[in-house]
Amino acid sequence: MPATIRDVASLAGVSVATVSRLVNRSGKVRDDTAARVQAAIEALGFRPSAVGRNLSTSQTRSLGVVIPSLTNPVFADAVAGINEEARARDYTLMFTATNYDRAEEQGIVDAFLAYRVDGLILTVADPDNSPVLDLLEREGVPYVLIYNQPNARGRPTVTVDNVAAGREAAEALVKLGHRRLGMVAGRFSASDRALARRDGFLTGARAAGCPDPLVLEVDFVDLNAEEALRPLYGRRGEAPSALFCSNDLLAMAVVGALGRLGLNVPDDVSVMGFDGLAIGTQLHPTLATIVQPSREMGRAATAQLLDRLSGEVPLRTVTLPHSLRLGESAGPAAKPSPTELRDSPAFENEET
Amino acid sequence: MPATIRDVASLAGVSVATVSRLVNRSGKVRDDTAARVQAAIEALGFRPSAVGRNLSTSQTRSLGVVIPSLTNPVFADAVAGINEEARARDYTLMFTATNYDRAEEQGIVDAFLAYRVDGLILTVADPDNSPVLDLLEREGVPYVLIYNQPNARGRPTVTVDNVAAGREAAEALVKLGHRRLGMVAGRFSASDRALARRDGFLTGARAAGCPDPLVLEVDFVDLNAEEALRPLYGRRGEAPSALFCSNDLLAMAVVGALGRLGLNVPDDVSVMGFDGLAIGTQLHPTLATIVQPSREMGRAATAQLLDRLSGEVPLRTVTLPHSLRLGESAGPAAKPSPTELRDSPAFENEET
DNA sequence: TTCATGAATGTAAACGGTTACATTTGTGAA
DNA sequence: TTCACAAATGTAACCGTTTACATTCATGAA
Repeated sequence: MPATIRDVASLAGVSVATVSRLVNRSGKVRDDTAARVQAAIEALGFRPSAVGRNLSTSQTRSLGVVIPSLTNPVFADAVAGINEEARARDYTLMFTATNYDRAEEQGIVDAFLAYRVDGLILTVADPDNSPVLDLLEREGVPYVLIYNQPNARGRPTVTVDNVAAGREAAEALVKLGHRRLGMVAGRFSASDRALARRDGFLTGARAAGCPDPLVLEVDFVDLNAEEALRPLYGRRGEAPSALFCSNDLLAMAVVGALGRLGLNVPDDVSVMGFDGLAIGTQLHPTLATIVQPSREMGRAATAQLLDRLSGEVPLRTVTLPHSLRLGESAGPAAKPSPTELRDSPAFENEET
Repeated sequence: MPATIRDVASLAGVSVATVSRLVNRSGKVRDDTAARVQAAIEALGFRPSAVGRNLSTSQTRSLGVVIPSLTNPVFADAVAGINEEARARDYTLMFTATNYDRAEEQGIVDAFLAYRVDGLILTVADPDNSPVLDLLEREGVPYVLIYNQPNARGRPTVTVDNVAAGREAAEALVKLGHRRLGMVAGRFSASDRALARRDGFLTGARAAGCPDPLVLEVDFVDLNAEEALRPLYGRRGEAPSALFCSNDLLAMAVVGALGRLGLNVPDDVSVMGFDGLAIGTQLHPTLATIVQPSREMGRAATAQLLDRLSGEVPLRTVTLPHSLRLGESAGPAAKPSPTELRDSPAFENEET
């Protein structure tokens, strides 16, 4: 239905080659011819078909983006960065979320490959054991991982040093006087980075001579933070005075849950997140967190991929700097143990 | 580089038509031939090119998605719904965010049209005056709006009744005893729905005999809620005891800012948001809000569009039900006027 | 055995661009 | 004017599918 290059050519009384040359500035065409062709293009509302072009050039100027979920703004931020960079270089994005489902991962990548995307940017469940990535290698389709951990196979990744960051989180909390640390994390099976953050956190705690932090693995997708924390803060004794959470969304939920349990953040319990979501700076208390440059990671991954596509630059793993944002949700350890809060009304129903 | 249908055909000793028939189940092929072809397909790792197919069938089984921003989870939720529905029906998504920029809007849609997407789902700045939508009409490319307001031109839209919802927000606050209402909103020029919510809110307030609510228009993208609210709550007198915010992200920021200004939510000021973001239920206090079914809106828009693409079902405007979630951030109006808080330490620097 | 018939398969022309190569046109020098 | 050469334009093959139509094959009836 839409006008084709042949329609334009015949209306302008030239050959398709001339039209193509004008449209793509890929050759010289005399001014008067150009004007005639231009007029024809406008008269017909000609819009060159990317499909035809893709077929003949065997590249699509499109990228596939595969992330676990859009519900976590941290991925949305990265996609925003990818989008910016891609747009700036005139690439189009094919997009999908896998909901942390490996089968979906596979299906999606198959679809993207059928569409002949020029490259992919993805976050997978486990880069060291990923059929999807193996497939991409076999097919020779370039890709860059984001958020995933630097991995055994040397797969190109844009990330932050999650282990170091986890360690720094522990150090920061220790510095505030905390000794009984804890961590709340989503399922490690779905997130190699949460695992790395935990490792770093444990290392940091041990190095500081703290008792091994308690690690609470919770269902992130369908979360009831209050239920998860109640056993911890319901009983007298050794509950952590500071909690490190594997991401900001979780941290926000933990702050909320502690509040509902009658505990004050940070006076009774300190909470530190991971991601650096913008909203964290707006909350009260503001959220202490490890900031990773999500948007920038998206940008960097895309830039690298596009460079690779237009030169033969090899893809590499890049570690971007993270930083500690010491928000109000992390404060000095209380002198009196938080366990004395045991009698607060929030716990009157504890035995039910 | 990848194997083509001809490669498969010649390896299997059949014609391309036979391969095509097998791959698409579009005709009969004898069992033994099928087996031979199947073997060839696997041997070569043949993956039919969507590009070739698109060209010959002149449809792409892809949809374009254009939203203002991914940074606001409400859009991310809708995209999640779109993604689910599209995947289920084997469509692929091309995606981009416009950052509320009309020029971007135009550029994006041009690109999507070049790729010959079969249809579009979008949220635009102003549906009544949108060159982009005019273009789509001219080109005869089907589209469905989401979040946008039902509009003069009868453009198909999936949305909620923002006016009614705004009115209900006012009524709910009045019912809690509030009379001095206020609203905090993002730029109305970028959001027809914020405008509708305001209209409903004002109507509701008037109907209840309240003085006209104060409406504060703030820069949502680059927000400093504390600065925006300080003049209101810094001075003695008629500050609203309840604030309705045009979206949840804003509401969360407002709750935080009020806290930093030394005011308690909801004891001193009630806050109600709009969207029903999941995280709102985790916060402390939980966020009172008008819930719109974002994911479902995405699903519904996509379902409608795909139905239209495979039948000749006309596109229509659908209004999905919203609901009031009365979270803890909205509470009964305090008996003593909040203005007595004037002397709290939070305001000691007021004159600086 | 011969035929009619339907099933299975093959042929070749689209689809809408790009581009190597061929051809025509225009220019300035001899 | 003629010629050499560059500039401008044209021709047609090709990219990887689908599909209308043609052809071949197998089968059972006459």
